[in-house]
Amino acid sequence: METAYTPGEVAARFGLSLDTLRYYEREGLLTEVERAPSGHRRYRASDVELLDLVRCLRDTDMPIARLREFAELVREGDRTIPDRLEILTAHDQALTERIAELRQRQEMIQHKIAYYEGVLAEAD
Amino acid sequence: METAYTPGEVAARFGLSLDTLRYYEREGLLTEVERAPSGHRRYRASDVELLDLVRCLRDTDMPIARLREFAELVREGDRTIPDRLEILTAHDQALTERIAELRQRQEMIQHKIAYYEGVLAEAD
DNA sequence: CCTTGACTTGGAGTGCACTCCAGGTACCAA
DNA sequence: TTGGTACCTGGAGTGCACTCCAAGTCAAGG
Repeated sequence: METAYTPGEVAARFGLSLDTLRYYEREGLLTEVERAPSGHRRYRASDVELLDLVRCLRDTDMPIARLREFAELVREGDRTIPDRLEILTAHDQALTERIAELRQRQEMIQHKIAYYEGVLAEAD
Repeated sequence: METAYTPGEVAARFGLSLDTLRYYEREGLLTEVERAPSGHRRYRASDVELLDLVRCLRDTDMPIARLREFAELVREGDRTIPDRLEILTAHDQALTERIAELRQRQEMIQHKIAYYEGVLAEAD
């Protein structure tokens, strides 16, 4: 008897809507979710764990299509771990670059802020 | 006789398409761009300068609607500098938070990478 | 004069990631 | 028995930021 979570519980835990949760499943981002006799979804620990990673990757702007690829590899079993590693390391790299870009742009914005502050200070 | 730039030059300089350039103008992200007698746009230094900031803000995910607000303030003249400052500092703050979030998520991803590498190392 | 290439316009189309909806089912509490 | 709540389905709709298109204009070169 494994612990299982209702859609409402899972949605609340990850700050997702039920629609988004179902959308992710439709798009193949989760492995097939089990059902209660009523037909209602029952998320198991492994579903929650995968969803946790999926959310993490989405929150860092990995596109749905790429996430689907990743989830397919998960479904294919442990022999796909090298492929999954490749996806994750590529994403890690992209993330490093994105963060560097944001920091650089932020500097320019802070320059502009300092400039405007200078203009205001001068005008008093 | 101020130096002016053709649409092609400006697009190339910022890595934008001509369509995007026109789209930005339509959306009010640029102040009215002058025309040559032929009807072709001639971007002046001040246009390029504003576009530089606009791109910087777009590249850091400021929505078009907010950029339009900002550009409207620019059009209204120097008395709106305090309002512009408010937009920029709010964005700067949001950016700091976004970068922190990305770094945090990246750590989780790196954890997962290390885990997968461990699995592979074990399996030899 | 004719072609080429860079540009013009208004408007339609695209891709992504949701988000909403109508109509129906399951189960619990009063 | 009647609410109420949580969930189900297939499919349509939304918002954003472009992106593309057809048909036309303009200036320069051969």
